[in-house]
Amino acid sequence: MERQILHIDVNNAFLSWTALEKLDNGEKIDIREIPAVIGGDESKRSGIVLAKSMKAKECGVATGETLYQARIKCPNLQVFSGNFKTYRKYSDKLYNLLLEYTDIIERYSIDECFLDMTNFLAGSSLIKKANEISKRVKEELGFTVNIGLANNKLLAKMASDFEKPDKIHTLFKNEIETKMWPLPIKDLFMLGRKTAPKLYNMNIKTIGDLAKTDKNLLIKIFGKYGRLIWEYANGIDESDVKYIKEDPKSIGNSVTLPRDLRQIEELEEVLLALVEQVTYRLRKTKMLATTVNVQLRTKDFEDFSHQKKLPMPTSNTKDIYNKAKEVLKEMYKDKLPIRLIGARVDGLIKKNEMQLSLFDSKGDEKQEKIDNIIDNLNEKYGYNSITRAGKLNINDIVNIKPKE
DNA sequence: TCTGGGGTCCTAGGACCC
DNA sequence: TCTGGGGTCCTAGGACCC
Repeated sequence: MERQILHIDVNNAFLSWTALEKLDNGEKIDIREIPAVIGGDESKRSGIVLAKSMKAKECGVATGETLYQARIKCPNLQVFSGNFKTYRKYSDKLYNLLLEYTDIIERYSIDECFLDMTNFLAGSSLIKKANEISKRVKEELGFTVNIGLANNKLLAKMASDFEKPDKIHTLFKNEIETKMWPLPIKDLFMLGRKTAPKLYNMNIKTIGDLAKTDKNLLIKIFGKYGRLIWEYANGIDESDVKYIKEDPKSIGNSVTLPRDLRQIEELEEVLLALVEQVTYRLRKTKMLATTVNVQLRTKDFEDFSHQKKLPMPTSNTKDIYNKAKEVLKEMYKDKLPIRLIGARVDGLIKKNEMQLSLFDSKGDEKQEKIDNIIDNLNEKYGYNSITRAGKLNINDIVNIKPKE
């Protein structure tokens, strides 16, 4: 029996949801109806387009470009800032509505879900369900979605990406040739800006061209990835809808600095603030890190990262910060002006699965207690209510707030 | 007032062991 | 005129996604 999969994609999610929040707060203008974008903050050197209204799209404004470029294309563009809490709220509303249709929902991102409807059709058809969901989301939640219908996740996702907004598309096996193969290769999921030109040079220009290319040749050139894009071009995808939330594999926090830094002491202060956020989130998940990773971006946008194993798995701020400092010191030798710094913990394991070690020291327990006290104070009184001595003047450099 | 931040997965090379 | 080979761990970098 063929699986019955839906992919639900919120149209211009960040902008639509911000529009609803504004209307809810009594504002008269619906920013979905004017040339508008949700953007970063140019004064913080993060001025890019995160979402755009249809009117802005008509001017040629693209997600990811700078607000500066967007304004050139669209001189009367209005820029608004978004809010993660708002996004979370509407994302949850959508999820709860979808739960009325099936338990098997994968929250692929904050604004996308896969639904496995195979055992939940009860005599109805997939298209009927899709129509009902679309209508209910619009009427009950106030925003629109695109829905893709297919027999696997890949095709459902490709289908939801066809004409927008507020549309339902099917992409069944017998439609692949007419609906998907004529599209340019860059439209294929997982085929990005680096691979498209390489295929172009091989005279592979459409998804159909890729589908008809010799699979073994692609594997020879691109390895596993070659197999993947060949299978996707042919509409092959056996992956399941992952409806059980998995443990994270890494947790990170990075920040673009308001000005380039070249003093390691300044970088260390920012690093401490980042590590505090990261380890706080790590402790919330009841996991321990085995590796610490530090990322830097120079003013010329050159990225590099270094990592080191911890002597034993931990979630202590102090241990992880000390390791991060060690990594930073080793990697930051040529004093290039630094635009961005990030800290990430990797190789996470469940805390209760860690073997008890002879090396577990009293020091660890002590650090754990300190972290717990600080976590509790932070939750009660807000971030930065208490801070370690080293961080006292980093707020002059950057103010790092938790995401949620 | 150009260019975010959070992730996952894969590859390739070196170290090290048997 | 030789100089294995397999396996695992670790690290750096890169590709992709939203």
